[in-house]
Amino acid sequence: MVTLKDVARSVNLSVTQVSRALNDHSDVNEETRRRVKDAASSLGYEPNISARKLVSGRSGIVALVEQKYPGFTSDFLFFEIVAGLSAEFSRRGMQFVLHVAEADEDIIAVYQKLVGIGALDGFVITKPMVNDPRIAFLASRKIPFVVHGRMPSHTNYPHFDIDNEFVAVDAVKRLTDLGHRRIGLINGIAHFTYSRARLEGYRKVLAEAGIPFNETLVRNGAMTEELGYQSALDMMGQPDPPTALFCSNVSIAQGAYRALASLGLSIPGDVSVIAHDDALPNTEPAEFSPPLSVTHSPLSRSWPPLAEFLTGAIAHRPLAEIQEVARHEFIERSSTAPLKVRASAQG
Amino acid sequence: MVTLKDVARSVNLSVTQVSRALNDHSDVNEETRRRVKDAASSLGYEPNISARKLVSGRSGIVALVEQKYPGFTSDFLFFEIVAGLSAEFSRRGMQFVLHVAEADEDIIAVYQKLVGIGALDGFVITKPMVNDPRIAFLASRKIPFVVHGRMPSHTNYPHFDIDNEFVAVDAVKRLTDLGHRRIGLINGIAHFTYSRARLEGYRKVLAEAGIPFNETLVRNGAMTEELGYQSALDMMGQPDPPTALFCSNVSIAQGAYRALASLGLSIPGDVSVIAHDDALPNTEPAEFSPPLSVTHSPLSRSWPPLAEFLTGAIAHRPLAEIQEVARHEFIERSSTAPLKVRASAQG
DNA sequence: CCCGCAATCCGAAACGTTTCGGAAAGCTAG
DNA sequence: CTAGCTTTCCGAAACGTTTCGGATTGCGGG
Repeated sequence: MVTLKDVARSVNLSVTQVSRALNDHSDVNEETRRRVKDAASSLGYEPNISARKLVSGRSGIVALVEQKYPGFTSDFLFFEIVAGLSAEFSRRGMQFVLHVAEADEDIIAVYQKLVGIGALDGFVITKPMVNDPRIAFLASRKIPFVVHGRMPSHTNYPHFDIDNEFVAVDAVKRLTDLGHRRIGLINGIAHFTYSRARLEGYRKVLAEAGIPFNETLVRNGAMTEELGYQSALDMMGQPDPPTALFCSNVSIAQGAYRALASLGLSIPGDVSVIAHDDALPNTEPAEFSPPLSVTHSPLSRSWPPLAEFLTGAIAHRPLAEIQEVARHEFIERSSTAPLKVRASAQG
Repeated sequence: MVTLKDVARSVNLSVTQVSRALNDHSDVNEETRRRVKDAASSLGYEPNISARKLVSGRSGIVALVEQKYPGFTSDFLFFEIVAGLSAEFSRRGMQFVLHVAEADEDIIAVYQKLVGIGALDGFVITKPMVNDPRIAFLASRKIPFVVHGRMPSHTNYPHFDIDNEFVAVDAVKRLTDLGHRRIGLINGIAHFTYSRARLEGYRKVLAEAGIPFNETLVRNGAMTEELGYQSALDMMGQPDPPTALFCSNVSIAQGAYRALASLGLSIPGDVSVIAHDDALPNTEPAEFSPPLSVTHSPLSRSWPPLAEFLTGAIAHRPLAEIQEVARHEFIERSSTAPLKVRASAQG
């Protein structure tokens, strides 16, 4: 391992001045700086992270803590997150650590331990919950972090999110505008903030349209094809089945399509469907039959700002510069149609 | 952050003795050790990794470097590796770092940089190639590493592998024993050691049975359903089509099944099929129709020994204790049958 | 000639840990 | 009583970096 001392010797300077030259401090002669940098790179010098961390408090290592859950090992979303974040932090010369916690561990204890070790500069928090203890813990300890999403209650921390409430408003409003009044919502697990926000948006549109909220038209669960299938099957068997569905996810929509097909119902003739599209690699709503209309917002756009914001938080950049709520886009295809007028009781 | 000094103060001992007590050195009174450990845990002391690494050279952090490749983001195998290793190292109180390198980076330069930074205790190398520069580099620099697989040429480094040559021998021999003489091999990308080893095994059985090697019966590629489909379709269209197939992977077999079905050929009536089964979560050979006979060796069994061997390598345990070649198991189902005697030229 | 200032540089301390070398105390054997 | 051993402890150095405080040089202005 080549150290600062080696570089210093090779250019006949003190360790101090070499350090200052390499870190672009002000009081070093421009020509000296070049000499030092040349020597450093020709010797293959890399600053020792441990030593730097010890004195400056910065290690250049950030972490994502993920707790195991059923299906963890085949979750494309999680995989997308890891690959995306890892690449973005690498690009910025930082190390990205993935720590997998067992399902039965107390997650706050895990953070506590990781923080105590003192090797980490910050954390990225994904899939925030409505009252997320991780956010509370890190905020109280003043440890830098960035959230992929945001809690509805307070948002005074770095985050990147999409406007999930507006996603739902946009989708559901299009359905009410087409005359639909019985609209099903197949949503993610209820405690996640995005599920909550979408439910809010859904209720808001219903209220504005004067449609009473009907809880039998709302389902929650892990966002899988299976959830979509079961939920749709189930709802369509109810006394007052929905004439339109908003699915929180393309996989859910896929399941709903399958359920409707198995019931002999046509899309959009009998039931209109809209989904939210995260643009994950394994699902392509344009190839559905009929092609699926979506609120579109690629998850892959999250990684650069998340990495940027976390490094910003570590550098104490002002909060305003390190939060963003991105817009989605509506892509109209062929899975929605005006409500068919027929002789049925109004829900 | 609570430091050794804090613990020392609380028990009225020197920092030295506290350190020795915590690390189970010999020259500390048994009762003192308990007092120290109690105090440490009640204060919530966690050793500072950076400081430890600086003086002892150990950080407790190991890394896997993965270079992006097409389909990287939806590769179940890679995901299985990351999840498995991460959990195993966590269990041992170590940090597991995933570093994603861009596709166009020089991989040795990446290792060089990571090593220079001096924060890593060792590496795990997956998917070794026939002459793997990563192994050569790490070995020459005497940096601890463990290989998931092994190079055929030399094996004097920690590794965990299955006997891929024998996997192929076992599978192919069963086919020749059933009378088959034209046997197709749909294999992984040629430069991986396991592909090479399986090819060796395949050729060995052929040689023993006096069957000349026919290169039109061997295909290589990324082990996907698509490869299986295309290769099988292609081979069956040849002048002397195979009467049996050995697929390096269950996904490949799935593709082969589809190809044979589309040609109106029956399994095992017209063509016998055997595959190697890594027991990945998304593929279940027992549910094929007909159920697929396999050489079976769950990939998930690799992670504990790999983690164990790498920590062993870091602790300078003797080589013999930190290498293993595991046995596979043959599971007979219904995808093979004796060669039908018919009027055809002998290949 | 002297003072003050700017531009460059450097020594030494500090971060938290491990470890080397030795010290103190108690005991046993001669 | 003393020499030597064992048990238990400690001071100080070391790891590689950053940074505080100050030192040196050269220059212009008075």
